[in-house]
Amino acid sequence: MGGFDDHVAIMGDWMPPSPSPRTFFSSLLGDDVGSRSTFEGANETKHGNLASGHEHVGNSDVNDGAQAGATSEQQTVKLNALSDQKMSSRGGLLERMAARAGFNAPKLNTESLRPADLSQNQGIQSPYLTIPPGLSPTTLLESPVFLSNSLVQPSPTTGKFQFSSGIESRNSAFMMEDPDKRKENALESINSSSFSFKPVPETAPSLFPGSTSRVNPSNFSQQGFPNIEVSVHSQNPTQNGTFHQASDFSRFSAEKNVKGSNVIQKVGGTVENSPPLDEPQDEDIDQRGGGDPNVAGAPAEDGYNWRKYGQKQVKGSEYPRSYYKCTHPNCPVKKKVERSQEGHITEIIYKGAHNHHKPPPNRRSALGSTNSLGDLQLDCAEQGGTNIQQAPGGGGFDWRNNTLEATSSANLGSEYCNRSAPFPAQNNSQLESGDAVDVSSTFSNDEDEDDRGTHNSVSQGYDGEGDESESKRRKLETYSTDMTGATRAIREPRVVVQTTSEVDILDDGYRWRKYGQKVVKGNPNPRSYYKCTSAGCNVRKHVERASHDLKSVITTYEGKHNHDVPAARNSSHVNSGASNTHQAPVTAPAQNHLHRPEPAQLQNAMARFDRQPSLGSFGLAGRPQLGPNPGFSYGMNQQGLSSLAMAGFHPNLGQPRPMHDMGFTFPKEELKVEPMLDPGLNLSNGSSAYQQFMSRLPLGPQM
DNA sequence: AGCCTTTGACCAGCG
DNA sequence: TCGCTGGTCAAAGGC
Repeated sequence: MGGFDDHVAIMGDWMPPSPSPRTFFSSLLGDDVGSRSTFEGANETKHGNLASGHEHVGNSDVNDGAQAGATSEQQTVKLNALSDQKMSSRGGLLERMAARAGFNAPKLNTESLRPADLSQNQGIQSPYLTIPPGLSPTTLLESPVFLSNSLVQPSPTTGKFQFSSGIESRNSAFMMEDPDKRKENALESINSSSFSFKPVPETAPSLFPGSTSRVNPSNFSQQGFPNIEVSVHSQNPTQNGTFHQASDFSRFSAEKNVKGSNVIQKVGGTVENSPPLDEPQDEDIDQRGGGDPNVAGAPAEDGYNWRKYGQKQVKGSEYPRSYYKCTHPNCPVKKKVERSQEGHITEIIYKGAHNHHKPPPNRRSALGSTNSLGDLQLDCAEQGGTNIQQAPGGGGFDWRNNTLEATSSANLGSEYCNRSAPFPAQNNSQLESGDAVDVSSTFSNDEDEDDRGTHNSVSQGYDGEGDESESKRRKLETYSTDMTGATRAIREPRVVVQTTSEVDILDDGYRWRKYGQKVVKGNPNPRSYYKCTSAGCNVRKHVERASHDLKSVITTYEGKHNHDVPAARNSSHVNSGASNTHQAPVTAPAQNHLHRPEPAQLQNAMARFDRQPSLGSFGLAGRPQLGPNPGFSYGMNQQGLSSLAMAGFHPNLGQPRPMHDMGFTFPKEELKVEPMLDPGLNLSNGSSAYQQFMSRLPLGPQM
C-alpha cells in the first residue's frame, strides 16, 4: 500500500496547496461537526465514555489520537479491549479484521513519553502507544508526520478507504467519507485491530532536518538512502488476542537517531505495523498466514516478497532470528524476524528501504493463503479508481515520491490495482510518458506496476528533472530489466555464453550466489542457478554443461550489469593486472589474462541496449516487437551488431560461422553468444567472453 | 523452471 | 590469538 505518498497524493488532490495539518484536522475534528459528531458518536456508541475520562474503553487507536487531538488535555488514553461480543457485533467484517490483525484489542497508553528526552523512550518496551505529556496530541496533529499519515486515499468509486496504513489513515478516512459511511468506518476504526501509529520517518523533521510534510526527493538516493529504525515492541509477544504495540513518533525518532540504520519493529501479539520505509501494512497481514500474520511462516505479510537466507539463535533472544532479503531484484532491503515458538513474530528489524512497489497482489497471493487474495482484492477495490500513486515500495521510496505525487495528481494508484490496464502513460505527467518510448504502453504486467513507480521515483527522485534523457533511459531500463513478473511475457535480456570451462564462467568478476540447482529438461546435467549478490543487481545466470558436449559449459545471463565489479575477496587475484582494481573472487586460470571490461562498459553496454527504442532496422528474424525487446538484442543497432561481429561472436550457439555471416538468430528470445576464433580475443574464459561481448558493444554516454 | 526454505558452515567484527 | 556472536553463504531438497 502506498501509505505515504498515497496520502500526499490525496493531499494534492483534495487539499489546498499547502494546508496546514492543523487546518486540516481542525476542519475535520473541530469544524466539521458532522464528522466529529459521527466520530464521537461512534466512539460513544462503542465505548460509552470515550471522552469522559482518563481512560477510554475501546480498542481503537487513532480515534483516540484524534480524540485526544480534540481534547488536548488528555494525556492518557488507555484503551481496553473490546469485548468479543462487541467485536462480533460488527459481524464478519470485524472478525475478519481482527483475524487479519491477529488480535482483538489494542491498548493505548499515553503516559510515559516525554518529548524532552526522547532517548528515554528507547528503553520503553511498553506495549502501549504513548504520547508524551508535554506533547499534546494537537502537536502530533501538527506534525507533518501525522499529516502525512492522515492523508488517505479514498476510492472515488466506492467512497471507501483502504484498510491500511494504520488507524490514522482509517480515522481520516472515515472522517472524509460521506456521512453515511462514516459511522461504519468509525466503527471499523474503533474496532480496527491494526492499530498503527505508523511512524513515517520520511516526514519526520527529526529524521530529515528541514523537511516538511513533503520530502525533497533529491534527499534520497538508492545508494545513500538513510536507514531508519522503528521499534514496535510488545512485552508480551506471545499473548494472543491482545494487541500490544508501542510506536510513537518520538520513540521512533529516538531510535532512529540512535541506531540510524534499521527499521525495527518489535511486535507483539500480532502486528502489521510496517516500517516507515517499507510501509507494509495490514493489507498484508493475511497475505500468507490467514488470520494471524505472526503465526508461522509468514515473513511476507508486509506485502513484499522475502527470501529467507538464514536463521540464527541470537544470544539474548529466546527466539530464533530469521534473516530475510527482499526478493525484488533491485531492492536492498533486509529484515530480521524473531518468532516465538508459537510462531508469533516478536520482533522485526528492517534494514534499508524498498525501492519498488510492493509486488502486485496477484503475485503475492500466489504465495500465500487462500484468503489473501480476497483481502487484497478488497484493498484494490477500495483503492480502485483513486488518483493515487502507489508509491514504490510503499516505503522509503515513497518518500522520494512524496513531493512529486503531492504536486501531481498521479493516477497510478488505480493502475496498481487495475492489472489489466495498460501502462498509464497519460496519467502521470512526471512519467514523461509523452517522451517515453512507446514501449511503455505495451506492458501491463505486474512488474510494470512496480517498475512504473520505481522508475517514476528514480527518474524524478534523484535523477533530477535536468536529465531527461537519463530519466528516459532509466525508464527503459527499468522496464526491460524487471520483466520478471507473473506474466513474464517479456523476458529480460539474455545472453547465452558457451565456454569450455566451468571455472571460467564463474570467474566473471562478479559475485554470485547459487540459489538452486536443477536438472532441466533436455539436459541430464544439472543446471545451477546464480544471482548476483550485489545489492541492487538483478542479474541472474544459470550454468549447465551442454548435454551434447560435456566440455562445454553454457551460461545464460539474464538481467543487466548495474554496478561495478565487486571488490575482490581475494586481493591476490590473478587478474590483478586488469584495469579494474576490483577483481574476481574466484580462482582463475593462470593464463587468464583477459582484460575485464570496465564496469562502466558493461553498464553502458547494457544501458545502450536499453536506450535504443527500437531495433526495427535490425530485422531480427522472427522477433515480435512487443515493446522493449526483452532479448539481449533489444536496442541493438547496426553498430552494435557490427561490434558484435567484430568481436567474433556468433549468436548461433555451437554453430560457428564465418565472420561475414551476419545471420543472427535468437531462439527463445535469447541471444546466444559463442566465442569464436578471434585472435584478438582470448575467449577461454566464457564469462570474459560475455564481458568482452558486452564491452565490444558501442558505448553510449556515461550513465 | 524457477525460486524458496532449511540448516550447517563460514566469515568478520569485537572484546 | 582466541572465542563469541551476528550475519551471510551455499548445498540440497521442496514447493
